Formats: sequence, C-alpha cells, structure tokens
Amino acid sequence: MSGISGMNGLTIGEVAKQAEVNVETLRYYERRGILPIPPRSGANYRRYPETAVQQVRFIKRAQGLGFSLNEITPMLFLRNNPKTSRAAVKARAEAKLADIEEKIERLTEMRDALAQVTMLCDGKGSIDGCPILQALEGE
Amino acid sequence: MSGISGMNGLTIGEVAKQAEVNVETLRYYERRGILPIPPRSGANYRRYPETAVQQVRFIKRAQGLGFSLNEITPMLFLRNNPKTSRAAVKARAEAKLADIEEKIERLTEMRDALAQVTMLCDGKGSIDGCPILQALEGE
DNA sequence: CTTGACTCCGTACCTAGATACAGGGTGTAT
DNA sequence: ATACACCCTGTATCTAGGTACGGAGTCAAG
Repeated sequence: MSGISGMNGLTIGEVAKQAEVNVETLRYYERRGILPIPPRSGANYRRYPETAVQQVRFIKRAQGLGFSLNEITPMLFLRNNPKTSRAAVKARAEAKLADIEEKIERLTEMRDALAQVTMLCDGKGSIDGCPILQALEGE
Repeated sequence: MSGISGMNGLTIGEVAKQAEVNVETLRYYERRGILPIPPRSGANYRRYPETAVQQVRFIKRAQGLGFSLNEITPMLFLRNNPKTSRAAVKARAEAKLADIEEKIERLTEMRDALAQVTMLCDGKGSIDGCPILQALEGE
C-alpha cells in the first residue's frame, strides 16, 4: 500500500488529488478561514475527514458560478447551519446573478463602443487621420 | 498667481488635475514606461509638455474600452510612429473586440447556469434538500 | 520668515487567488 | 539504512493597477 492513508482520514495530498486542486491551495484556504482546521496526526500532518473533498468541490463549483471566496465563506457556514432557510440561500444566488448581469452589461457597452470605433476604419493607409486613434484622442 | 505654472510646462499636479487622475498614477505610469519621462526643473520637478494631458486621456479612454496598460503601451508607440499602418491599429482593436466577446460569452454561460440553479428553488423551507446547495454539492 | 500647498523618492500596502521555494521532518518500500 | 515521496512552516512572488505614507525639499504669498 502506498502513501500513509488508511490510518485515519486523508492527507492533504489525497484531498488535493481527489478535489483536483493544488496542495498549496488547501493550505491557503485554511489560512483564509474558508476550510475548517483539520486535526493533526502525531507527526503534525493534517488529517482531513472525507467531507473535506466535498467541501473543496463545493468551493470550486461556486467559483465556477462567479462567487468569490469571500462570498463562498458564509455560504459554507450557511450550509452547515440547520437554521438556515432556503430563502437566505436563494437571496445570495439572486444577488450574484444580478451582479453577473451587471458585468455582462458593462462588457456589452464596452464591446459596442469598440465595435463602433473599429468599424469607422477601413484598415488602409497610414495612421494619419486613423479614425480609431482619433476616437481615442479626441473629445 | 498661484502654483508654479507659467514657467515652462505643467507640473505633475496640473497634469493630474487636467487629466483627472491621481498624481501617484502619473508617477506609476512613468515607472511602468507607459508615459515618456519628462524633463526636470532646477528643483527637480517634472515639467510636462501640454501633450502629456492628451496622452493620459488616451490611456484612460483605451482602458475604458477594455485595453490593459500592457496593451496600451505599444499603442502609444504606434501612435507616434508615422510608419504605422491603420491596418495595424485596426488589428489590435479587432483582437480586443474578440477578447471582450469571449468574456461576455463566459459570463453569459455563468449567468445561465446560475439562473437555472436558482430557478429550481422556491425559496421556502429549511436548507435540507435546498436545490441550490444540492447543485453545488452534487456531482 | 513662516505657513501651507506642492513636489521629490522609496517603499509598503491593497484586492484576489493563488503559486513557489527554502529548509527542515516523516513514512515506507526496497 | 537509504532513497524518495510526501509533509511541515514561513515567506516571497506573481498579475493588474494602482494607493498610501514617511521624511525631506521647494515655492509663493502674506
């Protein structure tokens, strides 16, 4: 048998592999207070419960939906608190949704402005009087 | 008369005010090599030509269109080089346009995924079995 | 000739999310 | 018993775009 598993809980490397993150990332999450502090072995090795893998995956999925670590931290707390209502969870999701929509809108405005400026230019000749540069220079 | 203007060129504070940026930002741009190094007065004060204000505004407008400082630096160079073709400028604008569109697409995917998850939840009851959390936990 | 506003430089700090590395200790297979 | 993978801590580094601060020098007005 390889590794030092089978003892009691998972090593940081095992959690990292299963959750598909870097070992350093797990230590970073611990420092940030986003992952609970695991017990230590006699040799001072972290001993993670199986649930740690699920927690990390939860974090990664939430990140994939646009949540920042600062936003995820209270969500993990919520998740472990049976008094939490679904309404509270839903409210966070909806706030983030609005957030993402605003970002999309800002980028869309940017895109339209840039597209307009780009279309002014036929791409021929020297830069003297280039409409794109004029747009950036002008009033 | 207030200030030390009228001498020859603009002080850093005057440029900052006219271009609506922070004084520190101008020094930062200089360190980054994005703004040309201005001559100094006897007292070692920066003496900016009037064109500096235009350059800073150019930078700020380009940022507003989504260009990073790293992308803007060569654009300023291009702008001052009469051999540059409009095609080169247009190519940069189009590349950035594609870039922004990709960002919009990624955010849109995110939004759709989050919206779907959010709609599963009626916002009633305890978190046990909350569909949003289940989506984050589950496979 | 003092006061206040401005400037200088260098360095540290900020957000966000990690990643890397040095210099040690540990666990196990051969 | 030795090699090698793994773990520990602490600190530094990275991207991006600045902001803040300390201590010193300078300028113009009253």
